[in-house]
Amino acid sequence: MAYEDAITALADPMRRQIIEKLRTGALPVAGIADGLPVSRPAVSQHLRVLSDAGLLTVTPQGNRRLYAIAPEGVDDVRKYLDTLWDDALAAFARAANEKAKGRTK
Amino acid sequence: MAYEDAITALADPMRRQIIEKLRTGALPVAGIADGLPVSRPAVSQHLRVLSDAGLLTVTPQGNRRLYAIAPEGVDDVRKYLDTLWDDALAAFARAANEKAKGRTK
DNA sequence: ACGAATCGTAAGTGATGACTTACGGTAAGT
DNA sequence: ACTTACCGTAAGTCATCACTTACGATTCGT
Repeated sequence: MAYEDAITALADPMRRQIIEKLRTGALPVAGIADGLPVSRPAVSQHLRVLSDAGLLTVTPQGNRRLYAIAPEGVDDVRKYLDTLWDDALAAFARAANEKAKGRTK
Repeated sequence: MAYEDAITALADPMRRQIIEKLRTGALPVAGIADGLPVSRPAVSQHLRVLSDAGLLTVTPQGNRRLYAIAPEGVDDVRKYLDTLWDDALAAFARAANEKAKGRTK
């Protein structure tokens, strides 16, 4: 039931851009906001959404807060798409069979 | 460059519900709209979005139009999440190593 | 040929959300 | 202790989008 929030969170381009900056490892808020065309509070709000969706982990470290991608949250969406892909392929194959049968009539 | 549109399309709950109805196979618009709490034109608009995102295929059949899930479109999003998952795991492992090294200091 | 069915599109409305500036709170440095 | 740095939250604005009703086009049945 968690993958819905994760997909919704990943739908925003700015949030995907944030995710991209975290691919190589954890970063503090200022490090994430650096280079992005929006204000730092805006980044904080996005980080909140991503965290609530289970896509990010937060580890307070002294003055700052380190954000990192949560592999488990990504995996939830992954598994949903896997089952969807399986079903889509099965339905596709079945439709192809039906069509072939009709053609030979 | 296509997975972005696909994720955006999948972000809407009603569109995910439509996808669910197509898991078992293709359906005409009326068949999709049946049981859904929105009007048929609303469903048509969602189908348009999903098609443009590459997640659905349309096959006009006489009077009606059959919509089905496009496995290829789903696979695009799948592959994006796979690479994201890989990077997240690698970053996580590296951070764990850093922490362990610090702990033994 | 005519009526019914199936579907897409246009126009308009309401709600959601992404962004800004302003402010408060906590930790580090001197 | 006082200042500085880092960060989250509140309030308000503006654009986007999901939905509705109304309409037009195409295809099937009689």
